[in-house]
Amino acid sequence: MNDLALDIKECGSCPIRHRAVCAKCEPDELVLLEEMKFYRTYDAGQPIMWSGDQMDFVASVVTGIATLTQTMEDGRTQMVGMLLPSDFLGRPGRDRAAYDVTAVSNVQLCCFRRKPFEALMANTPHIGQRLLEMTLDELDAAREWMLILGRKTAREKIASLITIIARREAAMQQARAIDGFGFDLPLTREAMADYLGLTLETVSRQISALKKDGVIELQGKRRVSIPDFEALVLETGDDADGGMFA
Amino acid sequence: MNDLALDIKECGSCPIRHRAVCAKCEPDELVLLEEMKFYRTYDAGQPIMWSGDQMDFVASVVTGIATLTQTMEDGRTQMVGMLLPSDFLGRPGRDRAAYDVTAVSNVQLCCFRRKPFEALMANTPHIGQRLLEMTLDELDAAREWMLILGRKTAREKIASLITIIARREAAMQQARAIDGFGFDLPLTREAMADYLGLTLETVSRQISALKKDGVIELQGKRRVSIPDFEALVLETGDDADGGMFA
DNA sequence: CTCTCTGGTTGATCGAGATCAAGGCTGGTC
DNA sequence: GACCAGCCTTGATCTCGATCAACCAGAGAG
Repeated sequence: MNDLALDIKECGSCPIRHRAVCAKCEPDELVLLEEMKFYRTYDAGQPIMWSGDQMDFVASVVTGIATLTQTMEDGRTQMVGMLLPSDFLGRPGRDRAAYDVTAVSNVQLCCFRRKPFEALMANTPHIGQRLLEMTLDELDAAREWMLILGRKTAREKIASLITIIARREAAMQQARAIDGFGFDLPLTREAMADYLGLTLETVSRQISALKKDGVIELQGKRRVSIPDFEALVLETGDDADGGMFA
Repeated sequence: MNDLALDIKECGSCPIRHRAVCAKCEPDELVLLEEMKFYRTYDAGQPIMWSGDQMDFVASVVTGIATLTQTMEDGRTQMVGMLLPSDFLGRPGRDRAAYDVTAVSNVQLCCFRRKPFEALMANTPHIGQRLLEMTLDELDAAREWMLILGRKTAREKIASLITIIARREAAMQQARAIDGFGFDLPLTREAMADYLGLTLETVSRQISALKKDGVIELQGKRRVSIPDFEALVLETGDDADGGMFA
């Protein structure tokens, strides 16, 4: 989060990222962005687009959470990305969606028609630079995720996911310490299973096990708090610094 | 592979990617690149760098294959990337390696000192644009890989890996058809296991099984040929278009 | 209030792949 | 030649997580 293009920044009644472009944009670029933007909203659970769909816009997430998933012929699915506020959706230069995109919570997108956006990008280098930064962060996250998928046990996977969510949540709420910190899991058990390459039964069992062992505390099904963050990180199998969600 | 920055292009005695920058660079940028470049070579099996190492250069692979791997405390490892000729190593703006990098075959790198390279990038937008393209391709490959790691059976994983290698090899050799096409596996059984999140025993068994079932043919331990590419793709569980290795 | 639907939990069983273990093949060195 | 070290294969057994199945809890809707 800084003052470069495509970051969210509160700006009057329009709390969307492209406003932040203003800081470095020439006035006429700002006008272009204003002219080409439009909003779309999706309810929780709604599909946003399917893999292979024509995509005439790129977008930035204003509020809510969306997931990218891949599906095999026989229905097996794997989540391959999570879009949080300020994340970018769509690949400049590609007109087809590569993944299924689904709104997990209510989602608002700030959309830009693709062609004009690409044109603007071509002569506004800092937009591309910012996009490169974001993409490199996503790549790092994907690689952390690959270690989780390929080599961790079910218990370690759950611990890793909760750690990632806790870190993110704590950062968003500017919590001082994570110990004792409470938050809601944004994902259903099934979505967690899709994230981790498990079944929802195994997810449920491992969450119960972590609760029984005192590593996490549960209020209801979704609300989690972490009595001792260090103990949770230990369960991930990582060495102290652990997984990120860049 | 096109004429943009950072692609390999044969250019006299210097077959390295940055030569291709010339096509779009101003002469003085070319001079800068020439001045800051140097080469390094690594023997097969040699470590190129360890996660956390200080990295004072970025580099482009000239020849050979290198892998990026992550290692857990207890020694479990997961391959998270493969670098082929023309691929880029290092993240502009970061001075620490994020992964263990290992030469799988003999590797030659064309290196640029990081600081001057970053400076050059800042006022040569098409280098950043090209880097963005390459990073997006890597991200797509990583996501394909996540589906393999999370949801595929051992047999499907092996079939997917062989498919990826066959496609790449066929493209490099400009083969007309992949049916009947022969090539060498560049990886040991252990490296394949690290790639796929399996053990080397399982890799060996599944390769034997695919051979017994006539999906692949083996001459020796490394040389593979594919009698019917369609049959192999069927084994991957993908729908026809399948995995890529961008 | 009950009915029903969605999301979650828990139990019993099964099987794919890990683990442990014993060779085999090939290329190098003395 | 004999020896050795890497890399690979194959077998026996075990275990973790998938699968199949039953049940539970809360939130609407009627």
